[in-house]
Amino acid sequence: MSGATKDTEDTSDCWTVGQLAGDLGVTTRTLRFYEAEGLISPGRNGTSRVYDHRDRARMRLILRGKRFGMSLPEIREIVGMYDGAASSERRQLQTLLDRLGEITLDLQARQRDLAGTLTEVGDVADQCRRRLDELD
Amino acid sequence: MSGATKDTEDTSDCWTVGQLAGDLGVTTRTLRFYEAEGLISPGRNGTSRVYDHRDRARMRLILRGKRFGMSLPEIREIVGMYDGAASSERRQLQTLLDRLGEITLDLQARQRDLAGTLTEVGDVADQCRRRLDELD
DNA sequence: TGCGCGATTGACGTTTACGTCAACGTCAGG
DNA sequence: CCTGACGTTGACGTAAACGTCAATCGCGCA
Repeated sequence: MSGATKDTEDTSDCWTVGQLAGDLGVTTRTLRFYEAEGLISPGRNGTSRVYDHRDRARMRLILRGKRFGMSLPEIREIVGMYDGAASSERRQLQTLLDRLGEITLDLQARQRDLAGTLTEVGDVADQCRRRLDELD
Repeated sequence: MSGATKDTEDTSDCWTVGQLAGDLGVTTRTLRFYEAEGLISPGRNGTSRVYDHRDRARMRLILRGKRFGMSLPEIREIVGMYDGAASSERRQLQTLLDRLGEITLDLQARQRDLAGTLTEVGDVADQCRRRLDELD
């Protein structure tokens, strides 16, 4: 009797569409759509989709991309790289490395953008507080 | 003869749709669409739109919101606040201040999100480099 | 054995954020 | 005076990212 509930083998390290959708806060339609778009490729048990830890991690990557405002094609490129990272072809690894450098630069630019926005928002908040003080 | 070209009064501190669109890298359709959606309200010279520095700054705010993946309604709320910051009603200022706090929290969460992604991307890049080293 | 739950695949609808096109005004230059 | 560049307002089209609905299937169970 381990600590984890063990009803079916499903609960241990695999998920159905409904389970994973519920966990991630998306709908089953979304998961199927992403599969049709080539973003994930879960296994099958008969005709039913079976998602493992790798699929789950991939989905978290995808959702983070969405939070960053990326389009699905852009996201597909990024997550595809995690697969290519295990490659053994020098050319492919070098291309991937170059692309990762570009992505890093983009992310750093976003960081600066965010930082600037934060100070701006802080400035507006300061203005608000000053005006509130003046109203005494 | 001042240093600045002074063909019409237009060049000094105002812009037409076409000029501003060109400067900002969007289309005139986009500017008109944003106006119809209540995101900007440029002045008029006859029937023609006239954008001043305030409109320009507003547009940069809007475009930054887009880069952050915000929807136009969300952006409208944010940029609307910059107007409300000059308010003199205590209630309104307080509401605005509260909302700014929420926005700050959201932006900070995004910062952490971004930082995590950057280290992850760095890790994948390291893996690539190691594999490239092994190929000697 | 029949019920309900959750899964499947189409097919079509919807929203957002514009693009595109039509029809028209206006103003400077040749 | 005519042309061309740029402006205007609708109206309609479109791509992305799903939502929704229908018809069907397999599975556990009272």
